[in-house]
Amino acid sequence: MGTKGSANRQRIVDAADYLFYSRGYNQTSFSDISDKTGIPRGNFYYYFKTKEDILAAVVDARLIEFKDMLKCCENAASGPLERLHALVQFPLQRETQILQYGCPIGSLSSELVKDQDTEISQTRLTAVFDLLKNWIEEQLNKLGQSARGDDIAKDLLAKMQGIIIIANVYRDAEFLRRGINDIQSWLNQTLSH
Amino acid sequence: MGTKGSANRQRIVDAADYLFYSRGYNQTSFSDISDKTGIPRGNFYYYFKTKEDILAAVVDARLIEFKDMLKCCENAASGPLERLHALVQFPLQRETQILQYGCPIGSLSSELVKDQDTEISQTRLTAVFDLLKNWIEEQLNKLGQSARGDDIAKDLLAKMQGIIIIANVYRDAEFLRRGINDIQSWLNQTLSH
DNA sequence: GTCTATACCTTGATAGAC
DNA sequence: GTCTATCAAGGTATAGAC
Repeated sequence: MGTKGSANRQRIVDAADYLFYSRGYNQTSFSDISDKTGIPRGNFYYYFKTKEDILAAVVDARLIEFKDMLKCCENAASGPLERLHALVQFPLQRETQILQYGCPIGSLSSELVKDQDTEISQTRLTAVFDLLKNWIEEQLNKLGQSARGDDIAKDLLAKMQGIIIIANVYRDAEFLRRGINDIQSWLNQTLSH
Repeated sequence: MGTKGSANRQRIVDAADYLFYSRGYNQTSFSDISDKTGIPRGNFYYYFKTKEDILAAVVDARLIEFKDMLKCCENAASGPLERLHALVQFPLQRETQILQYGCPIGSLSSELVKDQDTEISQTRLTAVFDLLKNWIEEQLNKLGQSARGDDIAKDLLAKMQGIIIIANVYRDAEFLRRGINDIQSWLNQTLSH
């Protein structure tokens, strides 16, 4: 490792990550990835055995991206409530992409539940949701909400997915901002005692 | 018309409707529809010019299904608030499918925004969302909420999409029921003055 | 490790017999 | 109106030269 090979592997994963997000997994062909990277189709099989292996690598990459995002939220704020607010505001930093392509895990998850052949990657995607859910629960615990932690965490995820879906359908940036604002009000209200 | 031909056409649309829902549009081939209906692949082109034409017919069919659902909500209750509650409760009647495949319009919409070649059908899908939104606004108007009607209607759609997504990801029937309950509480709270 | 050539299959779509 | 045979294109995957 540390060779040119692993660099090429990374370029494939990066290109696939972008293409799976913007076009969808099933609508992205090896030719598309080849065009974007300049790496010939046949060469992919030196790094991955199947297309689904590329998908698994992409999902792993997104898991890391979301971990970085959570780290970013932890650094941006000191208290648990502030960190939750930082998380909720995150889609605003990706506004353009969100309005065009939706949520990177939500939309991919919607696509893969319908696919009977990609069960492995489907469970990996649930892992990304679990990563978020556990982090949220962690913050809620610090706020003394350990009893309803699981429920509130799922509620929060549902609210974010919902406004992203509708903002995406109507390409409505104004609604996205207002929706996020409403979630923050709800957070404050729910966690005040 | 009234001939055997239109009956075959209907069988194609019905099968495609089910398959597009359970497998996704891009993952459903003519062979799949052929297998399900017993109608040979080549015969489809007597009824439809392209695959996207089948998609358009399916979206039209779902538009009718949703119109029927709204009619059902109107018949089930006399007042506007009760009718909104009837709408919110509707996913419970399709619980099994919702948990397996998600929302019939939400998931299809997520899939098609990523497709550059299906713009026509995409606008038709927005029409289904608009159908729901306008109906909701209609009920809100009768409740004297005409000013914030557009906002509240989008909020309601977002909340429903959100809980369906999360219930689908975690295959969590309990969360679906509780989420719908919470939406109803929110409705009562928002519309009481 | 890298790249080319290609096999093999499935796709959406067409032509034409009946 | 219905069906069969077939098309060209594009899909994933493989073999093997360099």
